[in-house]
Amino acid sequence: MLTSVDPDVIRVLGDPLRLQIVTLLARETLCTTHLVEETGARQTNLSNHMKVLREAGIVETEPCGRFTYYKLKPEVLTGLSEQFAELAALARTAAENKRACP
Amino acid sequence: MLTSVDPDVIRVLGDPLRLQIVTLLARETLCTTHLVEETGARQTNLSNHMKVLREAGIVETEPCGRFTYYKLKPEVLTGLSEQFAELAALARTAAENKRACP
DNA sequence: CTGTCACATCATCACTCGCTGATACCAGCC
DNA sequence: GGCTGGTATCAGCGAGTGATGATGTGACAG
Repeated sequence: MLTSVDPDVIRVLGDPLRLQIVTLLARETLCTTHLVEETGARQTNLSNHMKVLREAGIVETEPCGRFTYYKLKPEVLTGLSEQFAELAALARTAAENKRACP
Repeated sequence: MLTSVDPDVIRVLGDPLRLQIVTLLARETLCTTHLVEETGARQTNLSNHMKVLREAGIVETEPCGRFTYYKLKPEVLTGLSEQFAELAALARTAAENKRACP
């Protein structure tokens, strides 16, 4: 048991725009054009963020003619959920587990 | 149904040092001195991060003489876990929920 | 083959944000 | 009261990073 959250994934999701993208992709599988409309960001900007999400293993690409569809990898979110649940369980028992003053 | 993760909390946890602090605090309730030893960071630096964590509502302070103990608020982690679980469930059904090419 | 559209990559700018040192504050001990 | 140790606050610096414009690539339509 590691009981620690993957810092890379959290770091990637720390950006508000990327978190918005992930939230959108949780509902629908979208391509870049859709994301540009939804977020209001420039295509270049989005492409950069999608690259970060891709390299972090959070999304998958699926070419469809000239379009590129992005879809979430649910197991990443599931993993995060479990890791946070584990931490929360630990924290609930750690309240009295207080280290002595030095 | 909100089905979106609180951006502020994620943003705060996006910093590697802060995530390490949270992981440490999940096991024990510690004061600044302990955290300095565990992380190797300077006191000033830690104090800054603790302020951020405090303002984000992730930790609580408990004065004990000259020392200040920090403890996690488990409900924050629980909330995160649930939000990610919700997103994961959505994402699992969204694979075929593909918006048409424009 | 040529033009257009969707998307990715690259280089650059600008700005945020984390780290640091100096300093102030507060509680306990002499 | 004066001193010491633990902690918080402040100002400044510098590296990391998000946003932008120009450009490259690949696919479809004509």
